Amino acid sequence: MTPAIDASPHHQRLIRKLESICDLGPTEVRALAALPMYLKDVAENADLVSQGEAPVESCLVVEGFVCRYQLLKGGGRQIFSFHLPGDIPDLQSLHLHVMDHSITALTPTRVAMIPHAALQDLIRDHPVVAAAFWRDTLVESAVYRAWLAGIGRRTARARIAHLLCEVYLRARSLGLTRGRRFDLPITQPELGDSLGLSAVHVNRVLQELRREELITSEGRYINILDWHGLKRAGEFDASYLHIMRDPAD
Amino acid sequence: MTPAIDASPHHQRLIRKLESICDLGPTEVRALAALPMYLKDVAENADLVSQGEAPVESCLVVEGFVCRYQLLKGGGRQIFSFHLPGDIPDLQSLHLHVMDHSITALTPTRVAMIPHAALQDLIRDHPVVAAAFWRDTLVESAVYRAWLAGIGRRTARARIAHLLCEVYLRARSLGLTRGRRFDLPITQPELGDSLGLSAVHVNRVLQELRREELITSEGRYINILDWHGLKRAGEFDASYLHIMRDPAD
DNA sequence: CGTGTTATTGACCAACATCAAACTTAGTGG
DNA sequence: CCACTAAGTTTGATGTTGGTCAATAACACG
Repeated sequence: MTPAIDASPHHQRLIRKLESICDLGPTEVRALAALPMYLKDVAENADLVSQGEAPVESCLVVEGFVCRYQLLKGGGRQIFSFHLPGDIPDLQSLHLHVMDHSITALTPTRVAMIPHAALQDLIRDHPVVAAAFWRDTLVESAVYRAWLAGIGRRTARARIAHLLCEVYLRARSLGLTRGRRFDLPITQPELGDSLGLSAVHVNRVLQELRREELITSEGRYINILDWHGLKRAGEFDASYLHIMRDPAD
Repeated sequence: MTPAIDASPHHQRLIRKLESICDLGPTEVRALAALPMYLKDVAENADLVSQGEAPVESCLVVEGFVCRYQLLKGGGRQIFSFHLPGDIPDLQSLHLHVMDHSITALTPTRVAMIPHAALQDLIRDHPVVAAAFWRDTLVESAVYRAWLAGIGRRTARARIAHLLCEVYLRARSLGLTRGRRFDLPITQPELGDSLGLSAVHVNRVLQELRREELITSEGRYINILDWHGLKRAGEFDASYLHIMRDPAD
């Protein structure tokens, strides 16, 4: 699993992420490790890419927590997805040139910028990598569907429980958890904007989940006390994440 | 635009669809026209593919109206997308082998089944077609995001208006409209299941839109009386559909 | 003609939003 | 190390969008 090739930590992040959703051979790992990229630090609440832009490079999240969102007429905000280290949240700009939404850093974040040209070359020469990237965007679609089902048809309680399960498993597949504990560095207003709820209601439901001893939270960290209970509360079935390899700690 | 090659009507549908979202050269058109497929008729309300299956062929919608949905514990249903002739709603099964949702025919439908192996060959030999398919799945993601923003943050009225705008434009880009009139062969309960609303409320809002003279409806047909008014009501901005070529009737 | 969806209407209700204020926390600069 | 500030969290009171239930009317289809 650990590539024999020496690759920088940010290359490793990308490789680990892709290995969590598909099989890579040594050739592909080598090609990924050779991908040109340069690091960039981004402040909290700064956009990585903004709606309307047509980026010529994509950003790989190396450290931090990132989200995709859109501001609506009328002042509302909808968050569409969260991204962890290893994700390339604007990979799609390779084919959809003008961004129909923005991507922003929810914490101080380090990204690695990869020129589109380099990605195009990589995809042309390595069909397995092309398939991996495509597959990654398809998993993202599956996550959108899960969110749609939640916002459209589930109670606030189920939506929140579902999101906690999802972020926990995704973080775990990347080796970012410690036992049942994981970092969720987002505020309650942000949670609300992702789940179609008000911050006030998010707060009340979180209290309820704590009262029922499904979770505890200490600052930015969530501790899952009752994994099965939380899954039940969120009607959670992990198969949509299509995770192939999960260290399970 | 009209391919010089003689291709069957169902091949033409696929080619027309892909040309609505990207540029194809004569080589690609020829390759698409040679794609092996066989026709299959599907009854109203019959699943084309069901959750849990791992299909080895994908279906191209040739005629009819199809949706992607999931049944939830508790009896609810969420519809994730609608598909028109030219769409391959389960193209994703090429990379996500087990279906995390189902696809069903909302009207009597004719589909053309294409073996995955043939699609894999096509993609391997024709990078432009591979890009087109990937792009198509990315546009689908963009549509999911638009729905998420609607269900999460917009009123019932805006959601319904937005959906009408979306289906109208997609149908128009495929040459399936007559002026401002288009076929929307779905029931109010189905509309509700796609927008996270009850059938009763859908009914009331549709009446409101008719009262305001934004639309009229005759049976399964919707007539847009006031396109700009409808767009305004739905806070609709078409750019997320990434339509490149639109006959505009 | 029945018979089974679909559309429509009305009465009532609940989940969640909104508003406003108090409290907590983290960060900042003197 | 301590005010000071800004942001986030918590609480309570009140409001509203849209859900649920139930009944009737319109259709479509065999």
